[in-house]
Amino acid sequence: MLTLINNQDLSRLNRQEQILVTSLRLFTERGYFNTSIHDIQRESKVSIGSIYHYFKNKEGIARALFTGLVASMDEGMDRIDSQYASAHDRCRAVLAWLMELTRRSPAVMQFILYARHREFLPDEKPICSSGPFLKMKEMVKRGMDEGEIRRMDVTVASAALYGGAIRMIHLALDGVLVRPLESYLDDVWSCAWRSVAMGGEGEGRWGAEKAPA
Amino acid sequence: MLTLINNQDLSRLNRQEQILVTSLRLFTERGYFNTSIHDIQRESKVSIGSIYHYFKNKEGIARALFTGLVASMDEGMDRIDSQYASAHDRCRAVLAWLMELTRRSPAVMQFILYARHREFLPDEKPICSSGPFLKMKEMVKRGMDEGEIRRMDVTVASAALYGGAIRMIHLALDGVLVRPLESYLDDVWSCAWRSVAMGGEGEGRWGAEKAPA
DNA sequence: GTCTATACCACGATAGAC
DNA sequence: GTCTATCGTGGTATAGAC
Repeated sequence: MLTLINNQDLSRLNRQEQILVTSLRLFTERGYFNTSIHDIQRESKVSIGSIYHYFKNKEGIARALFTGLVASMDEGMDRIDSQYASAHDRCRAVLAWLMELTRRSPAVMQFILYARHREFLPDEKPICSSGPFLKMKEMVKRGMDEGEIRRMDVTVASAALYGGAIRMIHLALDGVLVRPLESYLDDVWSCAWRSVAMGGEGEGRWGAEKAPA
Repeated sequence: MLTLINNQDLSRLNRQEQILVTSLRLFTERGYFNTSIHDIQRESKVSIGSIYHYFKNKEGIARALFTGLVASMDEGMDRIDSQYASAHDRCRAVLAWLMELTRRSPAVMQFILYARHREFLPDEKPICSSGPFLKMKEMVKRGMDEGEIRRMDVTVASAALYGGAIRMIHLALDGVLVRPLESYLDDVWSCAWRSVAMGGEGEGRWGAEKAPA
């Protein structure tokens, strides 16, 4: 789904994909309720008949986008999980990846993080209870068990560790940052890790890419 | 405006206030676009004619709520600003107040923090550029100038200091916290302050209510 | 599968009596 | 100021030809 969204050339996609890509753009630009089926028809160049052939209704389009993108993020978390050895490196990689995603596909981040899904997907769980977010929390928990992260309520630790970056992403999506989002990564991470890391001085035992001797 | 919202007894309010209180509740329960004028009429027991007597249109109701609540929060920030001497105490008081507000008037926090105002108030600035949020940032800046907070990008420091608490508030509004929001304050604050405070050990020079000798 | 034309309805907003 | 009744628009979704 993520590769689909990043695809620039609408004409190379099939009908169903054209509908999804166009809808995501319109939903994030104007909001779900400010986007009519006629808008989607006009901008995707797919007829209304075809739209209702592929999707039960407007809500169905939103649901397909939501579940597809959440699944993509879930895979991303799994990839990170298997690629890094310490909680420190894993969580940092998550932040880096979320920031990269925000640059490459702002609409995706906006749709995942920002939209009030409950308003148009009444049966969907809140985003914070979805797979990728639970995995982020799980990484924090493992960090505690393995002694990298101070013992405390896992929810609080997750909020502290990821909260700052998520705020920066919101600010980026709102267009109020003066520099590119990713240029803040080092500073954001430094603050985030300090807030939960075991020990007291600076970035601590796990602060540097290579731990001191 | 905040005292108005906290008022439980709808019948003691005048027409205009009944409309505002009911609208805020419906907007946050179902979302702005899922709330019709007829819904507001039905639940507020104020006729449609009266609604349009007091407000230009539906958007006008939302705008009145938004500007009123932002102004209330702005006053709250001013009160805190004048009441505490250090950045440490001021910022902590802000978190405590935001959490208290979330408990006492969840609809207010939801409307301020969560709603996608741009979708129904096209001319409004993003919430992060509004008065109270700028004041929160200003507190951080002063903390840097006075040596309590490490020198760094002010936006990053603000995101780090407030981001964790804001995430916890979101979780509380989504109903996924197991304990009352305010019971997490100490831990949330401890993490937040560590992330930006000058010095390294524990809560640092400014960590305790009374600084050590 | 793809399209056009259209049915149907809910909504925001107004008119006008009291 | 407050109300009821109603209008017109624009939206979702369907029917049915190709």
